[in-house]
Amino acid sequence: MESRAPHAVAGDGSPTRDALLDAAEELFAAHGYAAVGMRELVARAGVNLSAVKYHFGSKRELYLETVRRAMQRRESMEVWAALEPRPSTVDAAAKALVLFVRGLFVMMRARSELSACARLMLHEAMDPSDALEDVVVSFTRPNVEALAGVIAVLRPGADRQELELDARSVLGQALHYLLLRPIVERSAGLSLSESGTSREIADHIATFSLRGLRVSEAVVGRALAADGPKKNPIAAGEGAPASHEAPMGDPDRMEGSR
Amino acid sequence: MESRAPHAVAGDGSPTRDALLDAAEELFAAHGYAAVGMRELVARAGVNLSAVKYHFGSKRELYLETVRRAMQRRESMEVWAALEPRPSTVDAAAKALVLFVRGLFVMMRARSELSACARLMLHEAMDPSDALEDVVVSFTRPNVEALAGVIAVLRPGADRQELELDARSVLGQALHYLLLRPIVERSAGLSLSESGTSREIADHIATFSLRGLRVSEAVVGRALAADGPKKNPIAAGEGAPASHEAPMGDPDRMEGSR
DNA sequence: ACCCAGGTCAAACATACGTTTGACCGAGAG
DNA sequence: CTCTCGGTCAAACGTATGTTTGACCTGGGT
Repeated sequence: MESRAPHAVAGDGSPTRDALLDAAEELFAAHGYAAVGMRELVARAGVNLSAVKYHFGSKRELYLETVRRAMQRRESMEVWAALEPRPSTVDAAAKALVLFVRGLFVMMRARSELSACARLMLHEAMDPSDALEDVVVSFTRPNVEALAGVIAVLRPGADRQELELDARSVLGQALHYLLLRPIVERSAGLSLSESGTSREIADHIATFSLRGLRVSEAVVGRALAADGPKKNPIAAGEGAPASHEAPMGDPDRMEGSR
Repeated sequence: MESRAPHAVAGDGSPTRDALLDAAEELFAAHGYAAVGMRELVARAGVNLSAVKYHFGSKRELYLETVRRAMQRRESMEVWAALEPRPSTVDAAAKALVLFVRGLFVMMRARSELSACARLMLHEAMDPSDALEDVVVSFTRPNVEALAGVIAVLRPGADRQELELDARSVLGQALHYLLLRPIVERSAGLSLSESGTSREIADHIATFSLRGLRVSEAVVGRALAADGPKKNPIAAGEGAPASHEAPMGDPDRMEGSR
């Protein structure tokens, strides 16, 4: 009667199922669970209304599976790769932090999966449900732990809790732009889709954070000069207007355009 | 026919109207516009369903008026008073920033109006509507401008945009805890309702931010010792366990010694 | 006395919701 | 061919939504 459907099968299933999940991710992330109607959802997915019952059983389980899938995609997002091989020197760690923050803003500029993950996470945070656990264990926690790992190199004496607070301070600054984007853009004159602006913001967050972590100015300067040849790194000079289109340099290639 | 109702009359109206607005603020802030049903709302308010039509005209206009009222209450919230009389010395500015951040966490610990404002703001940011403008002009903008004014004292050479980014870096850290509270609490072991914990977090954000603003360590130390007699300011010493119930000094005078 | 505006109430309104049903189609097995 | 099974489809299900209606009560004005 009801456990006949393939429900939460792991492997990628039919195209119908995937279309459903894609549309669900897009809409749930944009407007939240309650604000999305199934008819609108299946219309966007291009499938029949009954498909959701067949493949998932109910709207709620579609949502849960959507969140699960989105959160698990974290591991394949290139941004976190900048933190992955835990750096050994202070210089490397500072550089990793800079690249990480820049990567966040590159992804957010591209309206990518990161936005969907973050928005799903936020909706869950504001109105928690069964999906919260998934969000925490497979998204939030790994992120702050990875970042804390890098920060640990920068602050040798700190204990776990202190590192966690540091990591959250860095993430909080970036999250602020990611989640409150419409407000920030309307409030300030900024437009986060311009590469120059988002780059400036990213670098501001990076330097602000490195200083907050008591990293020496020399290291900060070196870390900011990571990708360009040398280019006066510090001081509020307007960043190069439109020359660099791929702000991430070394760690792995960041070309995720799709 | 429809503009007969008193709609958006300014002065405080009937108790019915106020009960409606109170319940609306609570529910809309908690679950968002779409997730709240009128019947649930009027039940919580203890009034008849038709009252919303009579006093506001529709659910949408009830919501708009709710947001407007919540955002305008900003001026009467004591937290921002810590920033109001723009300090003249670096020490006073640093102290103001510390007290401000601490005040934020005190309010958030009390589940106060601040949470409602912030949550309404966030819902608007994630799914913008006509109310976004109100949120920006009467809440977001004044806040970052007030904070930027204080920061301007700490960073004499900075231009407007730089000050704005600094202000957002500070606010972003605090917002992160306010908005993602359920996630943070489940992810870390923290409990933000404990005064000791929230005080530690607030002080961490304050010091992190002051260092991010290149404030000298001496000033940082002095600013953190604002309310207590002197008490080893830095180094994560356990804050006073349960002695201070009102971490904010008097609104005008920020020398909190009492 | 009458009237009328301010305000509340239960009931009905039309629509939209999530869910369910039963028919239908194509392909593989016997 | 027949039978079954994975999968899709339009239509209907019952309920919950936001909104509207018209009766009703109350208190002052004249």
